[in-house]
Amino acid sequence: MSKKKIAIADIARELNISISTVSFILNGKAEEKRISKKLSGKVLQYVDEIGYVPNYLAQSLRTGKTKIIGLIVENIANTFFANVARLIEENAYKKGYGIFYCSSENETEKTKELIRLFQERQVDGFIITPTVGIQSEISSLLKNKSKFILFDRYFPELDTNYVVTDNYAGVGHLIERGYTKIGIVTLASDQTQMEERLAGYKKALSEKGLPECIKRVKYHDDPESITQDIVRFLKSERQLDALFFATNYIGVYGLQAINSLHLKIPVDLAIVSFDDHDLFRLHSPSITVIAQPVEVMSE
Amino acid sequence: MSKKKIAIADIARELNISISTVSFILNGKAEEKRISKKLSGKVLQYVDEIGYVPNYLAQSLRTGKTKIIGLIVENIANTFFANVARLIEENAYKKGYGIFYCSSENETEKTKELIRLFQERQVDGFIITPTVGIQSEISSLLKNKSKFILFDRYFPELDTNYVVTDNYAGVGHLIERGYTKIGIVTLASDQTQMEERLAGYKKALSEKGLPECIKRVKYHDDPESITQDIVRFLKSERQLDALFFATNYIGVYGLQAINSLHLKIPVDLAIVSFDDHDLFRLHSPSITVIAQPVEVMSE
DNA sequence: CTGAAAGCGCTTACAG
DNA sequence: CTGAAAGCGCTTACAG
Repeated sequence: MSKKKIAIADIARELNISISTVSFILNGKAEEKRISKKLSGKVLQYVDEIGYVPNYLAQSLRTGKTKIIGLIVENIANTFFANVARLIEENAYKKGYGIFYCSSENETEKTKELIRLFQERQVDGFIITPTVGIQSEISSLLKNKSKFILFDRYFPELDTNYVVTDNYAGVGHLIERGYTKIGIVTLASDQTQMEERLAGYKKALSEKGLPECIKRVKYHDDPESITQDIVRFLKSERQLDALFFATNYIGVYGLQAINSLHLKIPVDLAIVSFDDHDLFRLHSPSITVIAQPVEVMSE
Repeated sequence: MSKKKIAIADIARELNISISTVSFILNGKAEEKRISKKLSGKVLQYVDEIGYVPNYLAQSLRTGKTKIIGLIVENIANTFFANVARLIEENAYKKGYGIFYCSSENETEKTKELIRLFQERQVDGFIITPTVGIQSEISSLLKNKSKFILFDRYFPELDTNYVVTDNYAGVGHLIERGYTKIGIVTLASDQTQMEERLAGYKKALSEKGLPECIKRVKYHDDPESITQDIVRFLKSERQLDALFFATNYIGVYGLQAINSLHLKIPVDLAIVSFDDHDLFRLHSPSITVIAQPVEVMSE
């Protein structure tokens, strides 16, 4: 800034009053401190005139509140997380909070770094999409009495706040509709929510005595190979009459695979996917989405 | 935090050395300041032991650098902006910067507030998707010598850094392929990039003496009415053999409209859309995307 | 109604 | 090699 940063002290000197008085007026405590309307008005006007902008850093340092929330998502570019981010932002903004976001890439090391980074920045609270190995960091947050909520996944053995959806739903929908050869495409991962979705799948099928058919893809593979993977899977499992995708992006790849095989939804294959995606709405209502209640989740 | 916040002073006291020494060691200036390896090691170990986390607020206040970039996008939930956010984040992270994001909802008032908010927070730089009426704020940023770049749109008359794409491309593609009745669906908006896309459309057509056919939809309408709007447009303009969408989300609504009319792409109607979207890849290569070079744009 | 002053946690000349 | 001290810009008891 070229206009050398104006501080409260400058204003006080210029107007020949004390710093406290300026601070009180700026913080709307003029009345409480019985400062004259006249003085108050004068200060406010002057402040406006010179375009004074308070330094929030100093304020935060002094008060110990930053009004910042640290948000760690898996990947902000994922439609699901982007939507969540949007809603969290909206709520936070209304309450005067700002959001500091970071994508963990689902890497434990990076998540650890991010948590530490946020701590350095003195965020008032965390919203974390935990990775698998992050448990000890989470419990030390717990020990520190830091405010945070876990998101999308959680650790059953830790007594934390968390927001997740019913990962056991989904396959039931297909079974009710009379499908009997139901496959699942999921992530080769031991994240809690993935495990639960898979467990839900297995449980639902075994209750009805239906056969399992599981395909796992790798998160870090490139889109092309994941799609090809699914294509091969579908080719070798021609008997399937329904397919369950464990996340929206797997669903996207799955649709590409299905398209390239010229299969028709839901005639050749019925589809259910976790998480919403613009994409699915197009095929609606042929694709059933287990929309996570994003609005609720964001508090 | 329950472990009452440890400060450098506590460490110094505990170890019976001066604050400066601790600070120097922590900042890797031990060597430069010729502090013994032994002392240095001892401090580092102690710090690690008690889990000291530096207070970045204090540091920032003192040094005047926050290492934070304020990012104002139109809407973080939009695939295009989410992807941009992801890339910006990645680059920033590598350089030790954090991102503070906010969605402007394309509202000028909100954008103004956000700029001010970011100023209060002392961000080191801004990345702004400007709205139409924001020009005077931008020029005062310019006057203050604030670091910022405009994004996706810009003001031709202002001497700012900006990153945008060639908004004049697009229709050319359709003309080359021999389409002659080309419609456009754009936003009822005077944002520079929208105007340019429309101008590009008009220019390309007039050069070839082709007829224009323009449909404007409103940003703030709900999805359903926008889709219906496009449906009506398509019904009343049966002659069209190609359609150009000015943004990805308009494209999404457009596809829904086309689907509901049971038109086939590209037999009944060829499609070109600005900005990429997962959605379009599915119909690939029937839909041509003018992918904005997101990577480059994020620097 | 208003002012002088301490303190939030750090960095960094300056002086040994 | 190391320490005492000022200062970043604010808030807030405390004392008139």
